[in-house]
Amino acid sequence: MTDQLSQAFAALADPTRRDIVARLTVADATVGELAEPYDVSVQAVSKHLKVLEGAGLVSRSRDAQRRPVHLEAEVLDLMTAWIERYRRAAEERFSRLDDVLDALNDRAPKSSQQGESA
Amino acid sequence: MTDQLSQAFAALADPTRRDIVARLTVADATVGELAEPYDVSVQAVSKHLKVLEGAGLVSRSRDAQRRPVHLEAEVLDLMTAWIERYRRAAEERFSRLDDVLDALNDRAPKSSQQGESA
DNA sequence: GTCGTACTCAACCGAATGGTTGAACAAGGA
DNA sequence: TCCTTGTTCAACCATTCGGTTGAGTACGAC
Repeated sequence: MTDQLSQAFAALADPTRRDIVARLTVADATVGELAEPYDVSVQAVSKHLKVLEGAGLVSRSRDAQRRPVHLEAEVLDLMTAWIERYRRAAEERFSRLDDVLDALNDRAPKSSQQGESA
Repeated sequence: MTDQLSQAFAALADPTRRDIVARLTVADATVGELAEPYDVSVQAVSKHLKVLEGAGLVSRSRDAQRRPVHLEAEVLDLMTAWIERYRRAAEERFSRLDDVLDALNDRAPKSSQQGESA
């Protein structure tokens, strides 16, 4: 499970981490700020951020003692690309199947050949 | 980690499971067929399918002893919806930031105010 | 320097994960 | 009926995960 896509999916499999990502779309934030709404320790949130960083979803800079966290949206594109690729492939196959069924079904045209409205 | 989105992301975090999903976009398949290319036991693949089924990504029917596996693409839409929502939010924020920077930067218009070509 | 704040590292814990093997179940074919 | 095929269930094992607490580091303020 060392490839980026696996790490990215695993990272977003946790609701707390998804929430962190969601909040980072509004503004960069420090570890402390991010930890505040959850009732887990700051260390736990720090671990979550490490997972997100490992997946490339987030980066950190330094500002004195603070480590501001910044969302890196490119990996989201990677994920969308994977999902959409196969969603479309599935969709295509199903519509091809529909065509076959329509053809078998006395050559009736697509959809609701006897269902009245939608 | 009981919500569907979490289960779906977790399911696709495993390369073997992603490969199974990819193959199911081509055609439905039995457990044995799905297991064949991997060098793990059939039982292990059966477990993977249980995870995919739990996430709603896959369904199974019965055909004699066989349990054909069928891809259910709707959950992929759910995932895309989540990702794209926040990707767009991030994108918007960054472009707003660009505007601010442009404004500060002597009111020059967007992008390459001194970069020559693209 | 010392103190306080922001954060990370290390060790530990219980639960979940991904794999194994062996036994059981389901259904068709001899 | 018994046999074979396809699949799942159960028990087990090592590893990972998400959490904890406690100690350490990095930095600014005093």
